[in-house]
Amino acid sequence: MDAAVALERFRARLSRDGRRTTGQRDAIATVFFEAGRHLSLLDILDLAKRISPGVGFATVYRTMRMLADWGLASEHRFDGGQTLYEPIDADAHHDHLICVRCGRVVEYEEPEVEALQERVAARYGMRVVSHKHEIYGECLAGCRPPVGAPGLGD
Amino acid sequence: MDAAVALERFRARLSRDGRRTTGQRDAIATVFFEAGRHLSLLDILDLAKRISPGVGFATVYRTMRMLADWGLASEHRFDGGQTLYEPIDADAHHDHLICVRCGRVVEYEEPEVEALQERVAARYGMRVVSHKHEIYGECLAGCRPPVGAPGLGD
DNA sequence: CTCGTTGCAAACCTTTTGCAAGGAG
DNA sequence: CTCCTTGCAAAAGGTTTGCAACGAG
Repeated sequence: MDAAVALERFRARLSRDGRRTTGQRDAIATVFFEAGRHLSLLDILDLAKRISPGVGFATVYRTMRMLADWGLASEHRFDGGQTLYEPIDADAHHDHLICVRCGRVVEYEEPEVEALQERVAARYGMRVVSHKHEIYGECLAGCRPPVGAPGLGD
Repeated sequence: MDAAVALERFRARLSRDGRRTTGQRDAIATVFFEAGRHLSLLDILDLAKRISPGVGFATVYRTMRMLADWGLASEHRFDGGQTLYEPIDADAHHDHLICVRCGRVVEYEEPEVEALQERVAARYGMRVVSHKHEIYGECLAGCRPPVGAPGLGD
């Protein structure tokens, strides 16, 4: 739904910058904006291949880098291996709760934290550019260790 | 100062676990506990070599891993390359303010954040194991890009 | 046609690990 | 002596990049 909007924004920016719209980029941006969860480069590669079989890893890498640079995607490196990507919602900033057992990621908004950090930064003579608040914990219910491939919305 | 205490704690744990006290481990733990700033494995290797020239990277790696497992060191992966290590002060938990320009790391304590996150986690049915609150910003004064400054690069 | 884009494979960087020689207990 | 440790070098695991062929405009 506003995956479509995001995709359009991406295309617009491409042409505005004199860069080209290609099947690969469309495929990558599409699966990314429609996924509804945090994706690694390999996740995205997998999904994109279903639409555009020939896509290569490097293209996914470069496209996601571009999306991140343009403020359309954010990169997260939670504890553990790879970088995960997530569409940026211009309206609301959110942070993450990560289960250390099953890896589930839950998003939450907490305005108080945002306010608090402004005060902390000011106290140390700094201007806030961004922040990261990650709470690592354990699901009290419904926690199951990571089994096979991360369950995609398929 | 209580670098000595920490070192002793480390030695005690070693013998308690039937592991051996060696010159390398002492050198590594010593420079680490005395540094007073965040160190990368290479920083530690460098410093340790001044005391015990033959130390190898693998030993630093394994020793720091051990310290982290034993709760004597914490590992941080701020935005950018390598993992940085810092002694854990059992008394107080703190978080970090990181300058995106010069890489300076300032520590701060903010009890309110701690309290807040318990509430957030509970709201989503999770029990907090640990957390990370990193504020990225820009120094308003005294900020100089990383030049020959020891240690912190980007 | 032109010049941005792509896939492949190699380069990189940091973190891990296998192994035979070395050393603490 | 016995095993834990060590340093070396190679393996891993992920991210970046060089390059010649490709293809959008």
